[in-house]
Amino acid sequence: GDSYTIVIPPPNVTGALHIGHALTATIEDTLIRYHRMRGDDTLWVPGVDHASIAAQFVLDRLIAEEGESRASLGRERYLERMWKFIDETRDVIGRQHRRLGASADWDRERFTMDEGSARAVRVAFKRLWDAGLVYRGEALVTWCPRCLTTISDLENVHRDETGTIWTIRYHLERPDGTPDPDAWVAVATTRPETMLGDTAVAVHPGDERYGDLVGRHAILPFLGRRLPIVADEQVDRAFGTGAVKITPAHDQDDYELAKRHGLPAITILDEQARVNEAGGAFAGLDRYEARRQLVERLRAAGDLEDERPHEMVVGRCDRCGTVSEPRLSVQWFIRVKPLAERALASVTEGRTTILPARFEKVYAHWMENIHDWAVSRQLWWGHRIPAWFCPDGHVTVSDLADGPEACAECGRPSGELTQETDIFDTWFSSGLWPFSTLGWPDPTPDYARFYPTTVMETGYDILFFWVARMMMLGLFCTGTEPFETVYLHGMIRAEGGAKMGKTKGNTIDPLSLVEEIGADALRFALVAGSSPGHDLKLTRAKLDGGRNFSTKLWNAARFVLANRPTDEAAADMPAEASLPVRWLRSRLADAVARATRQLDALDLGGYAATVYDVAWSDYCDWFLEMAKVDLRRADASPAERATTWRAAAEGLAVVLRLLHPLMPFVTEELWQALGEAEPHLTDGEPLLITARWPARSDRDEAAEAAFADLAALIRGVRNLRTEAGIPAATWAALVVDTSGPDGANALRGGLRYVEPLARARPIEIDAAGDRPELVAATPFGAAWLRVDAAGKSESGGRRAARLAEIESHLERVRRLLADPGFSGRAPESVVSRERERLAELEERRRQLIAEG
RNA sequence: GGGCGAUUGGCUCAGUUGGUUAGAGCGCACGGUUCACAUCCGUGAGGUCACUGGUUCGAAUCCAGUAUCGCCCACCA
Repeated sequence: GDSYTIVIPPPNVTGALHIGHALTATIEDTLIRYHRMRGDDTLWVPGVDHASIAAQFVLDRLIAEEGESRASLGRERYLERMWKFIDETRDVIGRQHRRLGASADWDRERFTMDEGSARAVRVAFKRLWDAGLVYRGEALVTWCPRCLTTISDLENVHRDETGTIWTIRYHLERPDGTPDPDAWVAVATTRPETMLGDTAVAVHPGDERYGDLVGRHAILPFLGRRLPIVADEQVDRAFGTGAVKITPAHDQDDYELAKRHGLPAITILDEQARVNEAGGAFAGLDRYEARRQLVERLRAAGDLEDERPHEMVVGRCDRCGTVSEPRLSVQWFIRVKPLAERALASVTEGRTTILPARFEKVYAHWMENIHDWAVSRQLWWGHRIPAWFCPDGHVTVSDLADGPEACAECGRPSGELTQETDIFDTWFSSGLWPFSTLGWPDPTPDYARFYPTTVMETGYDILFFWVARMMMLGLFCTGTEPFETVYLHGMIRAEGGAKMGKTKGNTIDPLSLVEEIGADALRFALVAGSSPGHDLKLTRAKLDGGRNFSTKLWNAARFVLANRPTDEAAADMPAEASLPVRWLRSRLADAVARATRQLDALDLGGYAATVYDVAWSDYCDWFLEMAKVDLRRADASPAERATTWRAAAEGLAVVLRLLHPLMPFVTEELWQALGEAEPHLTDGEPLLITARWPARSDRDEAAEAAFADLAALIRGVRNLRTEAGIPAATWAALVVDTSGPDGANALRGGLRYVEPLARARPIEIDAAGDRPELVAATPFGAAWLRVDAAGKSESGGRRAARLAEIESHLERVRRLLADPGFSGRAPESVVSRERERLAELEERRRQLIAEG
């Protein structure tokens, strides 16, 4: 077969499996088990991610309980502590995945901090550097004052919050350099504390209110700094006072404006967002305390013009929730524009497909508006950036494990070089995952065999974080798209539709569900009724449904195994297949075809519905009930009995094969039992996990049609029983007035199945005599029950309702057929189908009226 | 401020390129001690497919607009 490689996000090494992981694993495991059964050369590399910022967050909390901190331990001891911690937690995810049935290649387990990953990181970065796609420079980046590191745009989450907007007076400078108490420019700000770093005031060039101020200076309160008043198109005249204070070191817009006007940037907050020595008297204060004191002092001085609530957008650290801070610092960046262009083309030109397709637009929009990626982090746990500085300021990037031998520019020996202390954003190594786990950059056999991968699957929430990065880095590093298809599943919501979250306390623990209802039931519940990209609510009812289904399978198999005929010799004397047997085979053929098509199209929800229906409705409710007849009736020959049982067992084997990808545990166990009962039933395939996917076979249209008639009769009679209020245990005599000899013949062959299923005995065909009020219209003709209690009650009303229903359908069909537009334009097959329908409806109507 | 998605019986969702009478599970009602299964079996009730208009012989499905809910993106003090 072909190679079939799947990729899922490696979970965080310090974490436990949550329900989202369970969904991811279930989807991919279903696909990979299916392809394994198809004979494809499958690969699923399992593993964990070092998750630098998340792991540090966890460890920091842990060591805090021990009275330690990052600062008290220092880098080296902190990292030792981390490795020790990791050793305790790194196997957890794997064990939990196995309990879910994840059939990954466990002997290939990887970690984003292992040597293979480390090497891939170095090589990838060096190649980016050599290609001119890496630069290091000062920029205003987003900083978390609690995590004490830069965070990317994606990790800085924006929320609407109500804050305050203050209007402050900056007095204008008089010729003698002192502030004019009677002349000022008022500026509006939501962050008064940043005024300590103001280096200008800006107005719109066309704003007549301020035209004469441009070129003059205002005096910054408290610090006395001279602030030039500049004109810039960026200023919105309608907002606030139309004049804006400029704090280049603490605001993105101001930073851009300052660059245009050559204004200095003054950093006034330290890494923990406390006012630094540039803040004069306010130095040492926390940003919010400084804000409070500044506002009070402005108010006291009469320079606070206004103060009002204000709806605004606040950025917070995705990890810890702290309000992030724009911070001027030196960082490493990756120039992603050229990478993004390629990654976009891969999708727009169809080399990689995203499911559902609408996410291709989301992906495209992001790729088209992408900013350079700040990849350096001021953290310790992660891959240290492989860049070395020499005393002369030269930078050497090396992909060697031990670093460069000498400065690339001046040749100073390695001993005089010092390595960059920053580490990489976790997503840099994650972005290499599809190929770093296959031996890249070496041309290993695995790489040749399994790369590019087939299906990458994850939640849509990390489309940008991870998928986009893998696309960009994969194309750059390997020259090819890392995967053919990106399957994005939805988020799992709590019962009421709320988002799940640890803080909300409404998380579902997949392992306790496995404990309670079994992995198969959980897997079924996760996949049934789902479609890519759509959030799904995991309700108790759905979980119970999964549990009931696996119980049902178990019981069906128990029945089959327990009813094996004891007469061994009979097995060699095959009898002619009965109608139920032929019908079952046809239904299974249909299910195989549909399940195959659905799995090939990654329609997991459709596949789950297909196997559920064929197993429960077709196999259990209809086939097994009829099989009981032939297994138990006294006049059946041993050969007939053996044939029926064989069909039941073979049918079960097909059901097990079909269901195995989704429900591996139950099906595997039943497969073993089936193999023990009769080895050839399992085709000499000792393990279902490596057994073949069922082969396609032909439908038996005749059997399906004949069976449908029989089933309609059975349903009709059951209906009569209910309407007539005949107790379920009571046998009732049935009369069927067949319309012709063909109908009678067709019916005779099926009578023995009708008896127990409709609990009708005896059954007379074409018996003359009175018809009761209560009659069922069946494909064979009118049918009624002979029972003392039959008839009466609401039957008349029921019949009238049914007649009305038929009339309304007739009306529609007649109108359709009478319309020349329809018969003229609609395809012949559609027209003829309507004609048949008309005839059928008229016949049913005739029957019903005849009994009136 | 942009963009996207959802809206189908009480609930959770299916519904393939427009074409039989819109399906399933749960819930509900009624009936069941049928020897695989009450985690089950049978029967049934329940839907103007959010709304308005359009295209078409024909619309849950395509188009336009509206409403409600949700999500994503976005540097406005």
